[in-house]
Amino acid sequence: MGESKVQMTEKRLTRVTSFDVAEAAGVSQSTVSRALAGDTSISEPTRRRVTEAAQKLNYQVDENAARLRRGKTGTLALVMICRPGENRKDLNPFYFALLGSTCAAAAARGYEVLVAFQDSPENFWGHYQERRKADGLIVIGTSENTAAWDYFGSLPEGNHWVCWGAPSDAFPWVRSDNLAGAMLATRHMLVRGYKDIVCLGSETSPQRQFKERFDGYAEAMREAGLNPIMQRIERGLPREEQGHRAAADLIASGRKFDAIFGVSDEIALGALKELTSQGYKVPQDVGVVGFDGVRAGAWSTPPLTTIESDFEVAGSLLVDRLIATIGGEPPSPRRVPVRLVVRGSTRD
Amino acid sequence: MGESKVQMTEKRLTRVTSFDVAEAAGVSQSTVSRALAGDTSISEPTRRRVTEAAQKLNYQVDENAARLRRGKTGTLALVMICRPGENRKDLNPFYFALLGSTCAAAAARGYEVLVAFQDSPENFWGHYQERRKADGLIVIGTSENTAAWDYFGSLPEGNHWVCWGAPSDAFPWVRSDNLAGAMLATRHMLVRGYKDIVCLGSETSPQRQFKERFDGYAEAMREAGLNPIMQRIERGLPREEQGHRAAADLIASGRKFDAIFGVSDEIALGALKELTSQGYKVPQDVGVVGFDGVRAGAWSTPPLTTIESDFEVAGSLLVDRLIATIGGEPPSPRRVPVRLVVRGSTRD
DNA sequence: TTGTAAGCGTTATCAG
DNA sequence: CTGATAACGCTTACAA
Repeated sequence: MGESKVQMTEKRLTRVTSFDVAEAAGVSQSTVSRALAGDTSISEPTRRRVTEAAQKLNYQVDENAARLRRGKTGTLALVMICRPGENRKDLNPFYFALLGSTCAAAAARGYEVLVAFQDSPENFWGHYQERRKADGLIVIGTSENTAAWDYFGSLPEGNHWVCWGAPSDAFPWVRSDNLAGAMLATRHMLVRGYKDIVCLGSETSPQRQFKERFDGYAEAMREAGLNPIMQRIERGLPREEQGHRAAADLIASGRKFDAIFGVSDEIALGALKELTSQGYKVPQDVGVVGFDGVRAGAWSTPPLTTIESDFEVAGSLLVDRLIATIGGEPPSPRRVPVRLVVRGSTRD
Repeated sequence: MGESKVQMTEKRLTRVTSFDVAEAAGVSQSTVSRALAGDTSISEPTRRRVTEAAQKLNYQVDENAARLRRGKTGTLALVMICRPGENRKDLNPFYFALLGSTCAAAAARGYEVLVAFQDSPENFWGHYQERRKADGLIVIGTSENTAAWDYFGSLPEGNHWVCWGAPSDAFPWVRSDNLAGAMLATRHMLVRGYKDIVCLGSETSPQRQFKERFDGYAEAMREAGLNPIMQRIERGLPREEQGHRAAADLIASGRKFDAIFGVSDEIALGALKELTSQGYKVPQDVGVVGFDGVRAGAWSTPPLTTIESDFEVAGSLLVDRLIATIGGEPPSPRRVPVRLVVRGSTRD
């Protein structure tokens, strides 16, 4: 026993284990485990002794050992899909905001979040569950990166996951209420007296959301007895550049218009810039509305009227859906509510 | 053995272990471990057999078991400090960009990243190492949250960490080359013919960086035989509001000025808005330069001339410094290089 | 209410 | 070059 004490002292330099706490508290190791885990079968006096000993020794459970034993990790993996070759810092701010809300929601439910940015086959990786690094996976990103979605869409059965931005309706998605949002935006412009409203977007983009937003716009237009008009964006460019060019094309086409609905804020901002530089007055001559509620929209001149998703609900829904799936429930898609944020790019 | 086969089949439903691979490849379990870990002592034919068996069985190592045995996690924890009560999604975009670059750098070095957003004593938590959840910790955030820095500054000895935004020089920090950046900004304004340049900032803010930026500005001013002037921001407000008010105060004071150097982009943007709304023409009447290079600056009217840190270097430095510390090197602070980004808020 | 003991699935040491 | 075998530190039946 003398020897064992020396060993212990040496050991403590490296790591305090539940055995050390047990010895200090005068109980067995399993009692320590139970007491600290909050097991109700432990008597209060014992628990107190254990807790105090643990505190004094500065003991913390080794999560690796605990997880190995439990077979669960208490961790969710979060993969952010970037455009191929894109610098991580240039990721669309909308996704960063969603990342923040998702981490917050996970933390509120007692989960850790393992984050990875991925953009191309060299770094696609989703075997978090097989490696016991996480209990499930959240994938967030632009639909444009089809290779990425192909990859995650074909992960082995038994992998729990949810996603935002999926190009396929077959995936377990959470997404904005795009239809309602687009209708909100369009009706707002109609109410403000704009008539010739053009949508800058695409029905063929893998970005599912864009199609839905166009549909909402179109529905609101028809409701008002007006014809929906789509000015298509060019595939593959940065969003603001798409907006830029689409606006330039629209102007060049000679078509009459007095308002623009951009299917994303960055597209709308690009269009706004083009309009202004060509001498159009916004919101007097032309109204502009975007979709997403990115921070930059508040800084443009005029600041951009937009549709904003409820980020908190979005993060919570992603996490809750995933946890439900882990718990065995079948996946079921969800919509996140949106609201109109009126700023200066539409007239009073 | 017949029985063992049945067991195996049943087991495979739950999890494939290295034993299963060993059996399939006709080698011992430890050989599987070595072969898959790239141990050089394994012969090529054996390795091939093992690799194939692993692939066929869809085997992946259980990282929890591996980590328990190794005593290392291959993971870095990243704590983002928010303002108390602030919604996670509203975190300064600069920090989100840094988060992205840091994750990229960690991935490039073979580390996973565990991300947490923290804002107040209820959720301060940094015992990642003690719990064997990570090998070290990166803390990123505003110096304003002094409670947070007090907390992380007093983590037990033996915890490896680095930080960005530390209010104390005693912490193991990485930060922008604020002095050089501010001099760059100020000289740029001087060259463009501005003379009465006022700095919007603070020398007393816990935000160490602000003091350094003021110093750089002051040095460049004196170099040119001019007097540095500080217009103080009010403590505790959102940055843009601080800029707003400081600009308003400056105007109200009647002091002559023809340029403003904001110690952060959001402060500069707030000032820009105020100036414009009061009828000043930027950049003709007044020049404005910020610091940070946030995305929103590109969307303001006029777009904001600014100083941008090299995000990639920043992320790499944070990760490299931390890994070095984990490896036993003493901490040593580092500066991240900056560059001038000329946009429209300073005249030609 | 508490103690004993059996794993969880690896990696690493030690033979051979 | 490969095979036994002992940890790693915890959780959880099973006993008492």
